[in-house]
Amino acid sequence: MITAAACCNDIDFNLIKQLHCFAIFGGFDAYTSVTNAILTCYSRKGFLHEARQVFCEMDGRDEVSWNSMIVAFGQHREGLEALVLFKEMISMGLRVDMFTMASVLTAFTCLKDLVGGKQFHAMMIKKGFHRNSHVGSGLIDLYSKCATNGSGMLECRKVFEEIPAPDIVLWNTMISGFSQNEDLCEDALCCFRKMQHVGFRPDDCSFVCVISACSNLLSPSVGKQVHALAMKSDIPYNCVSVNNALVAMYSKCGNLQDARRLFDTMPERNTVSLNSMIAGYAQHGIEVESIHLFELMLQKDITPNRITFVSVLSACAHTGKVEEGQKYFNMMKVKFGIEPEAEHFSCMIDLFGRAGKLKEAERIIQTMPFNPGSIEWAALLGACRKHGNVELAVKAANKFLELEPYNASPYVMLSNTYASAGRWEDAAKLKRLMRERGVKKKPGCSWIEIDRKVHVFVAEDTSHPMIKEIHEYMREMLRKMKEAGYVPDIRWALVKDDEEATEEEEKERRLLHHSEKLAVAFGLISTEEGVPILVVKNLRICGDCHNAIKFISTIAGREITVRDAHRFHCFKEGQCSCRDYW
DNA sequence: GCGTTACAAA
Repeated sequence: MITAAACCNDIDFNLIKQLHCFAIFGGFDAYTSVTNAILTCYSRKGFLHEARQVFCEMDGRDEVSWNSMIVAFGQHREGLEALVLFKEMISMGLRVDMFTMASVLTAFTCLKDLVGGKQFHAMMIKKGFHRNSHVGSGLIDLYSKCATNGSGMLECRKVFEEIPAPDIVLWNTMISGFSQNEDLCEDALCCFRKMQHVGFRPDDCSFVCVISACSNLLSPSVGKQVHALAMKSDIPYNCVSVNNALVAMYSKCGNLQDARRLFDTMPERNTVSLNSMIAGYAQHGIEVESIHLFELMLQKDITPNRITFVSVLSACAHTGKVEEGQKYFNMMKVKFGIEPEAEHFSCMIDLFGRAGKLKEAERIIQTMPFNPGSIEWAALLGACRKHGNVELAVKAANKFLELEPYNASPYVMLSNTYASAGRWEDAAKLKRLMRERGVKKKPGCSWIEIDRKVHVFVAEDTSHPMIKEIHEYMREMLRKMKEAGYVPDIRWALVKDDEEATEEEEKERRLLHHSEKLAVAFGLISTEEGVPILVVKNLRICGDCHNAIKFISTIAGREITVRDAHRFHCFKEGQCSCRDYW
């Protein structure tokens, strides 16, 4: 009964407590297996403290008790505690099995300790444990989550191939690994198909992973097909995690209406369901609805978590609601006992920064209870760029650079701040520095799906078969745009770092060939009058394109949605849904 | 042993 309770989604703290008391009164706690189940039950529902208490008070601990406690620490992001327990287990001469190994791997993963994990991997190869599916999934999880240079999934493939009898969890771990890597989502889908090919029926976990991968595929329509597949499978229609993944997928694929419709018809909802919908509204620039849903959540006694507050605080930041943001920040600590983490502080910096209160934003960095990381400096730098505070921008960029010397963002952002202030030489100097240090910016590209075929564009792209028509359309469009009052903003023109000076006319021409403009133009040419189009870009949309597409939406009389790396921009009759906050 | 949700930055 207790094991069953551990698997149940709806069980709350009081019910576990009751079961626990029942076991004690009935004398069942003398059975180690019963107490082990209670321990796991507490841990799975998020009550680490109680789980630990059960473990400490147990008389006859067996190997399973130790393993369960190690897992509990790992799942609550207490990797060090897990490793301490493992060492104790060894020193006591207890038998270590595959389950122990897999649990210890979870600890390395949550500590992001790739070196320690690798050493452990080597030891398991010596003992031959690495051919076990349980251990294998721990290893794959480790490499997919901890490797920083993108080589992680290569290592995962090797681990996978060593395992003679992969089970469904191992397949799911591979799909999950691919899906967490933005650029490998196509591989996640491939893996999902392959697993069915060798005879596995995907379970709820497989669907959750593959659906989340669908948000990052080139074609936004695949998600719908996978949804249909899930409905035909034997996954229950009320499976919360699958439905949550679908809500997130629809909203990330630009289909907020379908996301909301699904959300409304869900028979069961939890914190994550609300988080997904709240984030969906925020990404589409409907922050008011995000905050409304959050208030509703509080009324309905659905407990918010740290992620809820990240979304809500950023929604406040985007709408300039400084006071409300502060109110929610305090509520998080006082009412819900959630300690603010780097993400929350970065939202607060953003909240003040966007509103032009740079002093307050800087004060947050100075008074934070831990050392600020790159995300806090990035938020401050973003605010400085927006409000043209060069001096503070230099400081923030330097701090950011110290922490992430190979990240292109601080260079680009500071360079843009200089350029906006008219300090062109400083901007150019920074670009040179970037080249000298071998820091590369990801090339921007945009794509659009037309009749289930994806068309990809990069800046200055001439490879598309219809490029002549596209250029012609854009030239004509430019004429009409200028008539309507559009002024090209050449600060956004791509300047190659080896060019000292570029003619204005040439800059204007380059602006016209930005990937997002090409994709929009192609979309307009290839679809019927009045049909809305959706363009996706891998980076953030450029400022000139943002302005230009407003004009295009009016002139062409179309609804044009651009999903950039960050959010949605829905252009309609000369306005963007982001209200220029981006 | 695997899973859903978020921020800032290109």
